Amino acid sequence: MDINTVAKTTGLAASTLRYYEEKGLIKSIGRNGLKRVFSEAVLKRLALISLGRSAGFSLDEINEMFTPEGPHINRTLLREKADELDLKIKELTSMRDGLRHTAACKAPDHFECPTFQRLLKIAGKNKFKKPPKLGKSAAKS
Amino acid sequence: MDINTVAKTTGLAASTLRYYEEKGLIKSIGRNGLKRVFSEAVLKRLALISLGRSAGFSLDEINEMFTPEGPHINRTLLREKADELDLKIKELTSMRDGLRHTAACKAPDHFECPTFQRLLKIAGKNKFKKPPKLGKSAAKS
DNA sequence: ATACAACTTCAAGTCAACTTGAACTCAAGA
DNA sequence: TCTTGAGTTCAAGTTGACTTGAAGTTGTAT
Repeated sequence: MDINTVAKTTGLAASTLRYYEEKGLIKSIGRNGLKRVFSEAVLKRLALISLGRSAGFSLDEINEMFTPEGPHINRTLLREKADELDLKIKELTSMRDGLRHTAACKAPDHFECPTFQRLLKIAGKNKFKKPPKLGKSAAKS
Repeated sequence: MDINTVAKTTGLAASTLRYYEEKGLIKSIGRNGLKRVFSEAVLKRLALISLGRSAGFSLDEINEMFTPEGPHINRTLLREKADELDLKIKELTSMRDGLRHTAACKAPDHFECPTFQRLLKIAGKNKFKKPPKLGKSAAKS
């Protein structure tokens, strides 16, 4: 497949694919003249990268996670990442509940509402960790 | 409270607080000479901002969500954000499961493992949305 | 009255993840 | 053969969220 086919099927910009290759996240299988040629396998790889990105991991982290250095994947790192996700899922869940409640609540000032207060309490707890940065991505959703 | 007290209790840098004020996310209650004076209420506000940030919202979005323009909060927007979070929670959950599985799985190549395949399938589905960018934050965790 | 630490402003710098632009190179079709 | 257009490289620009640095301004302690 050429780069444009990959771009179209994944929704990523060609420039992004070149950038990913430069970073070592994906590989082209060869060239046709100047033009990169990709195997179908790159689609799975990109799906994985997309999932990782949307889960809040940086490109470097994704590289660490899924590019086994030497003979085997770093399982400890994987487990740590899973634990991080667990925490994040909890945070997101309370945020979601808080939002839904706030949307429904009729209290004149949300800061007076006990449910909102609970949300804030939870918020206060998670001295929040530094997440990676996310850039634009081709998503029409 | 002065800015440094707020900084210490929240874990945020003073420069961040000034930046937030400049963006209209928080307000100081007055000045003592040049120095900003904050009320205790700012702590709750900052907790809320932290939660929002860690949930993946941009500062602008947080401003929209919690700074009612005129008389009342935009409930529709809040509900939309809640729905976004729901989706994200699902993604994170499958990512987490995938990671845990990958860490445990003994398959020679993860791309051959059916559980991993399932993860990739889910990954393939979510043409992922553009999330906001996140910067550094003072977190010692 | 003077010093000084702690704050201030404002402009510029940083970082990740891309995007954009200009100049270039082919492979293929008319 | 010559043009064309899709693809290429490389450098520089963009964005959001901050941080840093230089230079100025206090309230308070000496």
